[in-house]
Amino acid sequence: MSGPTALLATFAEWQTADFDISNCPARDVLDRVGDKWSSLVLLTLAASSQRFSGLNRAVPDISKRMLTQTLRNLERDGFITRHVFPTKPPSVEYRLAPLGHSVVEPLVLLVGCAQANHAAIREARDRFDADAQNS
Amino acid sequence: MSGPTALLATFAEWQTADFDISNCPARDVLDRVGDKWSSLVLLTLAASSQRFSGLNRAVPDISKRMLTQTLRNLERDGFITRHVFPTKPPSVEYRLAPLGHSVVEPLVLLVGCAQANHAAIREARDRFDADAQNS
DNA sequence: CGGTATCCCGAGGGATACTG
DNA sequence: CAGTATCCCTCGGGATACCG
Repeated sequence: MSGPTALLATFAEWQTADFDISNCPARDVLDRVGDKWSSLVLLTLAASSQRFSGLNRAVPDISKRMLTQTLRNLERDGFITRHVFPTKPPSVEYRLAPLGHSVVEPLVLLVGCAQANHAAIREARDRFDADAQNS
Repeated sequence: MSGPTALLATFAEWQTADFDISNCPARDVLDRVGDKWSSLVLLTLAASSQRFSGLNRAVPDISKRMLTQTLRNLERDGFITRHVFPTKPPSVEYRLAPLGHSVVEPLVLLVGCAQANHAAIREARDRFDADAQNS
């Protein structure tokens, strides 16, 4: 009953009359999933809790600036929690919150789908680009 | 076997050595899901095939420019197909391709998750912002 | 009807340097 | 170690006008 059919009905609701897109529930999650680093960080933390520098190593090519910003956003939305240990030098551990776990589940499926269809997508893309050339 | 555990192992692979992020399978899908309109268009087409103007009405506030661009990208990646009928005036129908269906499934789950946790996320956000105020 | 072409702005995000 | 601060530049995407 919370299957595709029910959701598509709900989705149809978003198109009725004057729906406020800025308050669209999907955007809250999609905006996080969509930005360049959030999903990578989320999946990394799903594997195991990590410290700032650990994440920095685990997610290749992310800058400290973007890692901080990504972590703040995820923390703000309640997806992860931040734990400071008063050691010297200080260490901070990030963990997936319950809310984070619930979004990681479908995210894992999505990435799994990406894996499975990677080759097909690349082929489709090459075919499309080749056809575009002959015009 | 294609569950979370297996995927997390695969994910760990992305972090070994010199992984080429520009060829990351996840990006192909995540980039489409992430942009402002693709997921909305995909979900609309999952409900039923539609013509250009139909989509323009179904997805509120999207401009013709962005709708065209979104459709082209989705077509390029093989998520949707484009069918031109030589009527007068011309009519074009867009349909979800098999590849599109496979990505819509996890997408539906993700949006369902967004729906379910919408309130919780908003609360977490308000709490975070309130705490930030007292500093 | 189903698009293109052009202009333009603000946000996302990289590079680098500094700090408690 | 775990961040901030600053600079700067690309590019997503809105507005508008035109076209077959």
